[in-house]
Amino acid sequence: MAQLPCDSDGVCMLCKQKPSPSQTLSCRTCATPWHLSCLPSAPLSLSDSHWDCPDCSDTSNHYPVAPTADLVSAVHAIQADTSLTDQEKAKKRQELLAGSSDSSKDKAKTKDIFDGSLNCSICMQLPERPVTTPCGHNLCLRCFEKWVGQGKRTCANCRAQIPAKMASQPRINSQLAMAIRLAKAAKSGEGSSGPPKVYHFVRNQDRPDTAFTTERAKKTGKANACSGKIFVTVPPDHFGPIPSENDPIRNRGVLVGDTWEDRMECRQWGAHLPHVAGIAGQSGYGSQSVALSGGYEDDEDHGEWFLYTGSGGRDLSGNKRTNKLQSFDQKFENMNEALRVSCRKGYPVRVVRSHKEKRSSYAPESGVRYDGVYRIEKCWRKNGTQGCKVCRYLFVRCDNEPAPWTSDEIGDRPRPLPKIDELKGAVDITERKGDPSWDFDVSVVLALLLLIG
DNA sequence: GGGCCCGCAGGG
DNA sequence: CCCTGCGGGCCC
Repeated sequence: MAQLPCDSDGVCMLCKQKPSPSQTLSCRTCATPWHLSCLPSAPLSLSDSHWDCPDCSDTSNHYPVAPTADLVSAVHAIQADTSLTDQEKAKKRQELLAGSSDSSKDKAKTKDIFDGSLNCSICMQLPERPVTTPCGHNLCLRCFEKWVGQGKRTCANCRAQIPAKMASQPRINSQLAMAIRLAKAAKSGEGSSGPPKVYHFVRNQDRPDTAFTTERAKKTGKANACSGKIFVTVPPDHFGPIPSENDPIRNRGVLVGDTWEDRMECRQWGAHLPHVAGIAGQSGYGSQSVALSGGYEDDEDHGEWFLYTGSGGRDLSGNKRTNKLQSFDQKFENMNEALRVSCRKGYPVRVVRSHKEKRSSYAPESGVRYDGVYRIEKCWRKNGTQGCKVCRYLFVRCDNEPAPWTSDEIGDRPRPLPKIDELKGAVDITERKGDPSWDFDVSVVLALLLLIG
């Protein structure tokens, strides 16, 4: 018999009615509300705050992740063995976790629950109520419901099919929910401030709310302005959407479709920090965001996907310092390499479009607009219009918020990757991978937690 | 609308 | 420190 909780609107997924608060019971592990009278076995007392929902108390695993009972008891056994020194215990645990392969390379793969590998593929946060796809990627229950609500049936991370049954009846990965809850508790007990992690820009408080010009600027106006205060608390190297936790002023985060007057204002809300450059990123880490202004002839903007050109080797119209015709090949260096890292890793990249040189019908009427997150499916180098090689990127939209433009082609069906001729004659082709650091192994996580506790 | 200059921000 | 950069204002 099916056992289903209430959905994100509090409506029971079994009887389709919205129970009153007194008829609702929340799970202590995953915080999911359940309709009391639809529960097969009601708890003895309503005031019981230690109630685990059927998902969380069910020891059988619905998900294709490694079963953990054996491993956990094995770790227990090691810990309980009084004949072993702590060092020997540690060694045995390591052997156990490493399996038979004794590769020392695996040391670098030690999992941390906060390292991002378990984060929701859509909102990039550690899920409170994780749902795990058969391909091993995690999503918040809420994000997952929105995703499939738009008719999408492929994994937001790796595009593997989502089974119909999972789409219609998503179930919380109770073991992972437990692991995350325990890890959060352990972390907050450590005295560290714990999530949500906030970032304070240096000297940010001293800045005014709007852009300003300094004494030495010879002209007033935004062209030569210094940035005003950064309003959000996401660190500059934060990937993915800007959530409400990091928006202390409005407490709503940056939503798809948010539009600002200019690049400075866009920067102040954290969507894209550089106020001139088109790519935000670090070559050894990845790229957080890009700006599309329509200024590149080779770029093709189809809304849901677009082709982007790397930086360098181009004359910016009007900028004297850079308009000397550079006829050298672009390479995957600096920002171009940052984009390639994000491609390899499958990181989401925030995209803003501006109206300047409006060449695409997807550009906003005016100002700078946040259009959600995209992933870079492929990147390569090829001959550009000026004969030298340029870095090129294929971005495909991957956001659970609807796009800010209206179009029939959007969202309601999973689409294959666009067919493009671009790759003819291309070199250095890189494809997006489901990077191992984004997969997870619950058995290892649980074992680590056990060691913490 | 094109050209040009200005100067901030941030990666390396 | 150095250098660049898918802004933006203003002059012609």
